[in-house]
Amino acid sequence: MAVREGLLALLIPGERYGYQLKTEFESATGGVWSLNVGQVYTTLDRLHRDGLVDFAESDGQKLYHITAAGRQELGNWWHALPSDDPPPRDELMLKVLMAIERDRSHGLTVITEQRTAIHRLLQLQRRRRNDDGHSSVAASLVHDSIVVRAEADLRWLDICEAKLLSESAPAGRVAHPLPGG
Amino acid sequence: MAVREGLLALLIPGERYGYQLKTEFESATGGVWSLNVGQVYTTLDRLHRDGLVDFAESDGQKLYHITAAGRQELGNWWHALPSDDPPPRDELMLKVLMAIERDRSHGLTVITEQRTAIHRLLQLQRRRRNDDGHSSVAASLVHDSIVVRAEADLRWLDICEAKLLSESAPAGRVAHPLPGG
DNA sequence: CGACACATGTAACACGTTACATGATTTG
DNA sequence: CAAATCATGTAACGTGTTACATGTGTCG
Repeated sequence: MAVREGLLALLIPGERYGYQLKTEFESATGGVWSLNVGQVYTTLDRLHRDGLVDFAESDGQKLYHITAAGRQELGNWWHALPSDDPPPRDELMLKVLMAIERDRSHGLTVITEQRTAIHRLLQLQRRRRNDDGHSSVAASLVHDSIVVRAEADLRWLDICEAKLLSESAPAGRVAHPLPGG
Repeated sequence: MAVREGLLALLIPGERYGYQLKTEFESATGGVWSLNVGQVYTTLDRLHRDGLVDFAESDGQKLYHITAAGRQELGNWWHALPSDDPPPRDELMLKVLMAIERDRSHGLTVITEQRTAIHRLLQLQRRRRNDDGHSSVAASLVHDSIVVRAEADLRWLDICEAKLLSESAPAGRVAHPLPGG
């Protein structure tokens, strides 16, 4: 549910060819989200099927435009408030949770590995930021998003590790792991 | 590519019925990721098709077990390092970028709305944390993940706003109110 | 008996993604 | 002319998700 609304949004300023949308989508996302042209057309088909876009055809070329229903839908999307029910399916989270489920030490291993990798990725991103002269606002924001997310992941991994370590009885004091603790 | 590997991971301790996997998946994820039973079976079919699991059938009941190839695959997944190429497709990001693309003021509107909503969500989560006695480690970690992610999103939205405001600032004398930017 | 958990599955559909095929027009 | 860009599409496949159908066993 992202490409869909993205294309819809790009039709707000005016009518466009499918091909144009690919280009504009990529430029709007700072050139980091490439889009296969084919996907644009299949997505436009689905949008048309759902009555969210329509087109005027001439000479085999189709000028797409957004419909009233499309504007409605797009508005809903834009103003839709994030919810945590159900919580978003996150891969890193599943990876760690499943590793813990297997056994605590494996959980710690995976946590350490991921943290190291994310840390490297962060440094790479920061170096890239210095090199880059800031091509576009979009590219810059995408960059920020990656960095902020990575930092959050690091923080979460730290929390995981701390909880795992505190849970696995500190020597001498705790006799048994607490159920439901 | 998440449920797939999740089920695979749950087969590490030993053989399981499909039905069991649903239960265990949900408990391993703190009871917040519900899984339709049907999905377990279709996913197991695909895993079997790919040679990652096999099963022994008796009386119409199938005991699944992970294969060598499955262990291999699972190991790859667990130790796979996150990459930013291509950067992950994030909905909030697209929402904001597309809003900005439409026009700056709409971008600011969406940013404000999202921030408010996420802020509320965060407070709700924190209240929930206090109420909850924390049933399981998994549930607790899921909770932390949601909180940390939400905080990251808030931070990113702040950055977006700042950049938008500084960008639309009077030409000629550009100030840089951004820390770390 | 009725409700519920255990156990298995199919059908249909959603979106995302890639590879491939076709042709017109522009440009070096 | 050749290559790149513009423009449109199809086919195939992947995962995720829901609704639905079926049957056994157990417990009150």
